[in-house]
Amino acid sequence: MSEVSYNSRLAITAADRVLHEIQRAIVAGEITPGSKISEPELARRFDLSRAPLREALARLERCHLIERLPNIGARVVTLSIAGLSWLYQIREELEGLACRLAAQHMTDQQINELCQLLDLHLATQRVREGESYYQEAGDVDFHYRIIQGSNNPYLINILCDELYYLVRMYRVQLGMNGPRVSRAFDEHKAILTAIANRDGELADLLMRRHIAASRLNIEKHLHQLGK
Amino acid sequence: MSEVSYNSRLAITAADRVLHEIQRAIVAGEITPGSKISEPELARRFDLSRAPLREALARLERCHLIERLPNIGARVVTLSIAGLSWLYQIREELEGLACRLAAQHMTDQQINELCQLLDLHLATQRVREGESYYQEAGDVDFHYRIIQGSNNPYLINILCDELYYLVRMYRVQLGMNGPRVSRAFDEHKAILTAIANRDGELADLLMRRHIAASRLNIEKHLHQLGK
DNA sequence: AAGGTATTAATTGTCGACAATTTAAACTTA
DNA sequence: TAAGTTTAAATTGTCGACAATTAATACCTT
Repeated sequence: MSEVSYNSRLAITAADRVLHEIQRAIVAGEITPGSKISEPELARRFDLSRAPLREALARLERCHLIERLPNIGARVVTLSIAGLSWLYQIREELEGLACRLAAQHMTDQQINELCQLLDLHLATQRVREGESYYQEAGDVDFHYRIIQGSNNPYLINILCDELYYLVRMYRVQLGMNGPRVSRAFDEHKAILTAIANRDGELADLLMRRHIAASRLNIEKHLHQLGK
Repeated sequence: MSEVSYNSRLAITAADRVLHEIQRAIVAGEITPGSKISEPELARRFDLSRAPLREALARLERCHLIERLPNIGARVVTLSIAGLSWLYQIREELEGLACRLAAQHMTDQQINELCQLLDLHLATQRVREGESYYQEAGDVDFHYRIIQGSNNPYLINILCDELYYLVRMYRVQLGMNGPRVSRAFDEHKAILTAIANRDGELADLLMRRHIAASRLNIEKHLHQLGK
């Protein structure tokens, strides 16, 4: 009989399902930034009790998508230039570190697979010029892989579990696309090349620049949106 | 009638109390690393229901003091050289960043207050040579202040709320004291001087070295403890 | 007696209801 | 009418009980 992989025995609970659903809705902007989260309302909407809902809210707070105050309740976070800046300051440091570690720990096979993924992104991107979603997902995928390659569980947790939903929220709600798409691809390629050459220092530097450029790009959008 | 300060209206809930109590017990080693957390047992022990207890467990997971698996339960984390290394890799990056930001954002008054705190540490330390607790608390205090001075909420959250309990757990359970106490003081002084001179780059460098030295110190203890 | 299976016990996940607190509304008073 | 106070409604925090899942025990088979 087929042997089920050991770690895949992570049971999916009701709290998980509602978490992912609300998470998606907040990132997509379907639940307005700054709006209040009503536990009874959400419980009705997802047809479950408040217990698993509160578990989900605890995790939403953990990834900075909502803010909770005792006896008062939860609100969806609001986006701001300051918030974006704070977020990207940390990304620069930690993803730079991730690059150094990835250059140290990623296997040749993992690097090759990521290289193929990049080529796939290029193909997809050429076909659908200016389409934002794929670039978005692709970019996230690239950063995800590097971070996973760092082999540092705390680093992975902070970046992938706690900060990345907020990063995506900024990019999705500001409708990021435009001419930076192709340049981002080149930057990804350069970073990966440095990692393939086991040059962690260079990969670190390039990643910091890449993130800084990405931040400036989003800040530009934020400014020209007036707010 | 006297006006209560606005932000101090944060209600203390039952979940908060039990959280702090368990947090302290884990950091102090009163609850053995690797041991299983029994919800019914803890609920009886603290004389409350499982609802606030589970809220507390969610937050304990957030600061990496326990690990939870769905439908299985929670275990207290185990300490390891690898875990310490992972933790300090992140501290080096983020507290270095905190120094750069603190040099930018801390007011002269805040810097002066921290300077006085350091002198207080020196006095206390001279009186109680080799006493670890005060140095421990003092060191934590120093790092706390720098981090708070960074003015970056995400940075503050990651370091002070999510990672520092684990840092303290390593130091407490390994009984850190010994000759590094006085050298750590000098390093603190140098870092603060750099910040006072608004030399963020130097403060960054010195902080990274300080943390690296601290890590090596703890690793030495871990090794000579055989495990 | 060893290995595997079925049964039992214990633990976690979820539910509905109540208590404590906060927010909104109604009311009073100047 | 505006401000402050009192009352009512709604929301969050907590509780005890049940369902679903996991861990432990007893049982059977070879």
